[in-house]
Amino acid sequence: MRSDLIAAAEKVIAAKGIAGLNARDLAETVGCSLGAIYNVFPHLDAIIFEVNSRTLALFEQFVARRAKAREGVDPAAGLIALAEAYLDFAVSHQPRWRALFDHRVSSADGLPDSYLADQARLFLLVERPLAALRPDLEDKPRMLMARTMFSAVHGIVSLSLDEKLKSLPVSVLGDQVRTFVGIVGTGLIAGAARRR
Amino acid sequence: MRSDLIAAAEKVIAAKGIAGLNARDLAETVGCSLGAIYNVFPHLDAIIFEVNSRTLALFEQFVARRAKAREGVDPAAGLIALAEAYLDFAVSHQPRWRALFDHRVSSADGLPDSYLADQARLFLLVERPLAALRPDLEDKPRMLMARTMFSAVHGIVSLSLDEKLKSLPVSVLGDQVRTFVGIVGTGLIAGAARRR
DNA sequence: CATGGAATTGAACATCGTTCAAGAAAAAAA
DNA sequence: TTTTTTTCTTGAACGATGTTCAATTCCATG
Repeated sequence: MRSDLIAAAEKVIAAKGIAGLNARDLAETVGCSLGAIYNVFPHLDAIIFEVNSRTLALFEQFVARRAKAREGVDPAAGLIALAEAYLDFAVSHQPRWRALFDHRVSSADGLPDSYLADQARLFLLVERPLAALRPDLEDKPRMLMARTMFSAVHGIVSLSLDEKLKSLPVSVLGDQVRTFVGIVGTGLIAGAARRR
Repeated sequence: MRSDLIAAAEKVIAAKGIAGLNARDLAETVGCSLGAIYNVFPHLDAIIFEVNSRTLALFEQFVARRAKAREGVDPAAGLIALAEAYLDFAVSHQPRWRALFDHRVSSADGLPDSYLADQARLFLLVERPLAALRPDLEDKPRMLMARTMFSAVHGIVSLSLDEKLKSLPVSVLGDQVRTFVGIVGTGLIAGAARRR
């Protein structure tokens, strides 16, 4: 039941995003009553959260595979590859990727711990090449910087795929991401050198 | 009438964000009938758009003032100041700033031209210091890079102020923004030097 | 078979944005 | 002024939505 609901919701979100999700249709495709949903979940948001967790897992797997392929290579190139992976995933899973950020957290209860743990693991992927570029950074500033770099790439991809800015062809967007992360890498190296 | 509606909507959005906006309350505070709204606007989204335009104007004014203050100084510092301005505005006008990006454009009709023009003017503020750092860049790549840098800073601020990431104190966030944009500046300079 | 508790149901509720037939107001014509 | 035509305004009503809960069904236990 529970897993049926999540699966059905996942299919809808993957196809049409959060806006396409709706309790009555969900009940029908799963073949249960409307009220039954609320025996399993406190509200629809909980289902969305479940789907988002799965998306995050997919994403992590996707990015980690690329990171593994680049293991040991030039860390600056590794950063670029990570950013590219982010873009590729976002483009090829747009609706469900958007759902990750469209879904406003009810400020009552914060994010589940598992969610935060997933995030931390993602940031770790950024931290590794970052540590190679900037061995002088302590743990905490390195973690913060990884998070900041993640957010920056997110912003570039996110604003572009929303229609909030005049939309760019994906190829141009890719060039921008690569160039920009390259610049950040150069800046990081220069900063480390200056510190030496 | 029209301006009353916009003013009332602006007050609501500035206080409680888009989620607080609602046709019936709006009609009551303006003192008109529910249907009257739809004599003036085709739908509520149009009012939101109007408020967002005003927010964009406020924002531009805010950022431009800071940019003017930094005129002629070290362009790398100028970039940092712009990013700081972005953060300051977002923090001090959170709900209405969020409304800018929460409001999903109905894919039917794209953004109004005026909106795009406002954006272009914003990016110009970034382009100026960028041009000083990278005189080698042609117009088009410079414009693209300005847009990319804007998006990056947006991402850092946006993800932080959403509750989607474990939230940081604003002071730490400010440090991150400054450090990060500083790194980008260094990277830009190094790139320009290498090209010379 | 009877009985008590648990699980399930779907009609009903509250709240949205939006519409539109009916009425009011204004303008034009007589 | 009175009548007719046009325009504008209105708020009840519609359709969707998430969520609830009294009534019903189900099932394990005595």
